[in-house]
Amino acid sequence: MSPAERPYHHGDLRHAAIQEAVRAIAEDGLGALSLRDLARRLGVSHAAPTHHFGDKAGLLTAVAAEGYRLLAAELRRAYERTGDFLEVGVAYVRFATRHQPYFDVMFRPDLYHQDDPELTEAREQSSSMLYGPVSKYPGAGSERQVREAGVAAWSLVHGLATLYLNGALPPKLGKDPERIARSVAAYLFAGSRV
Amino acid sequence: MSPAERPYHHGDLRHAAIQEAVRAIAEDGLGALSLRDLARRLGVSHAAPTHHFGDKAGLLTAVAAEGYRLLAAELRRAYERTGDFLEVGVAYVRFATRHQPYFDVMFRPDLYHQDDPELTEAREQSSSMLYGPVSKYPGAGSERQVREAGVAAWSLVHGLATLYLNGALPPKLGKDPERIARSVAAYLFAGSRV
DNA sequence: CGGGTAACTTGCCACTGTAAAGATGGCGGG
DNA sequence: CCCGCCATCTTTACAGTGGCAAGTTACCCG
Repeated sequence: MSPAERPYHHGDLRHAAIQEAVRAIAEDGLGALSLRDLARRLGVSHAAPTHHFGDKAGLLTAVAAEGYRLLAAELRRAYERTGDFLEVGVAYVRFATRHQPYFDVMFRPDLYHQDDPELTEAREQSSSMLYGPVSKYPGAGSERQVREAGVAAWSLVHGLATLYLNGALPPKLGKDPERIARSVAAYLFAGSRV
Repeated sequence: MSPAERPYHHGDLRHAAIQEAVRAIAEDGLGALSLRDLARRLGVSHAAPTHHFGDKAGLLTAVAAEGYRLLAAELRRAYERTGDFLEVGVAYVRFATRHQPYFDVMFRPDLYHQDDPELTEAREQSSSMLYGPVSKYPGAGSERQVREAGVAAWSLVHGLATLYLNGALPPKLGKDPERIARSVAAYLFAGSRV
């Protein structure tokens, strides 16, 4: 749509801005994201996004919330399809690598409004999908053990994902994040697995 | 030293800048770090730091390199003192939480010059301290197994550290990162440990 | 002691995020 | 039917940022 035929009212700027922000981050990285550049991409004035999100942090809050919703959905799907706890971890790594823009924003809490209700609700959805399956694990013990085991699992896949994205893993591991996740995650609870 | 009596040549601006940058990050976060504010803190002109580091990225490169050197030293000390592989992991988490400014910079490679020779050398020191102890572990198998087990261990402690720093862990775990690390890391290789 | 050079300063530019005030146009009540 | 309201978007302005270029200072070495 050329500037000439662009209507005064965009129609759905909020959603378009979130989508375009994700695309921009995917192209140039989170650090290079600029509200003004985003507005240029969208063909609106530089203050238009601010009107919808209040803040740059407000925009990133919306991106993070959307990210947590997507993550929760993917984790749920993985668990329901396989019933396997390990596959939830693999799905976590897959999400991080396939949706890096979301993942980057989600774990940079200094960049968004952590107390936003929409965000906290989405984050809790994700959390429950991470801890839930652990408690149903056959050898699950006390509440405290379940919690610690869940943190161990989450830490492992989260660390693996971030190290992968940072290019900090040994090259010999290959480049397929899902395969790496499956191999590496097997070392968790090794011995206690059947 | 008041501006009046401050000499034209600072004397050791490079080291002072790195130190002050770390302090500034500790106070206001990495995102709020500004070269100009840093210069103000140091009582020099806004372009003085640039002269030594070329770039904002150059400054952060120096910070990251220093961070990797510190990390390598702490990991080495932990291993030499205890001989325990798990204690190296605990030392990793301790470093991340006690030297958060360094840790933050180190794992934000988009912010610095990754090809800097001083940096890569320091990073390799850290890497060898992480992978080395694993290969000496009693039950160590093939080269590939050692590599994957090392990545699993590194991922777990790295993920734990970043999640802790992000405030993403369940509050019931408590607030002592070292204690948490010891409890959680025990789930790695569980069963294969003596 | 004099010149060369590293260290630092000053001034400038393009860019950013945010705030305030003005312009536009869709939409519901009269 | 149309008129005023108001959300949406634009325009303008401002303080702050990083980076560059040109000028200034003072140390060091021959």
